[in-house]
Amino acid sequence: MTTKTRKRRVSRRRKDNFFERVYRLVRRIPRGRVTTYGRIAAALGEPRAARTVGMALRAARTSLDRIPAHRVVNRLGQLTGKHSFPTPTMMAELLRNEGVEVVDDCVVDFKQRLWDPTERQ
DNA sequence: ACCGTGACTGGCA
DNA sequence: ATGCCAGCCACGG
Repeated sequence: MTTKTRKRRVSRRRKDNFFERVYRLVRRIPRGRVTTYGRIAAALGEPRAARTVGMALRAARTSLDRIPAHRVVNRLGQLTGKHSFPTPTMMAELLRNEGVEVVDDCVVDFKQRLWDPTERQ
């Protein structure tokens, strides 16, 4: 049957600030590692909210907290958020500065650098 | 409360 | 492999 039953959104019950949760998690990304929007969303219990994670990071520019936003890339390892930094090259430079190679706006050895937020630290 | 937006993603051509 | 498309969803106006 064509039930319109949808999975209820978990975090919706609480009036929690999703953006804040994103920031909290992003701050835990180890130096020299990267993770993806989708993984962050999934780790927060909202596997379909990857785009919202991106929104949060863009908005983070105004946040006074220091957030290693350069460690978040898309599922292909591409630096899709680079244009939200002060300069278009800063994201890549920040990554190289901590040992992450970036070629053509893409993280080299992406799978090795990938950090899963759900794995134990 | 409704509607457009976007640092996304998986699926399919 | 590479590109396009529709679904997704918290936020802000």
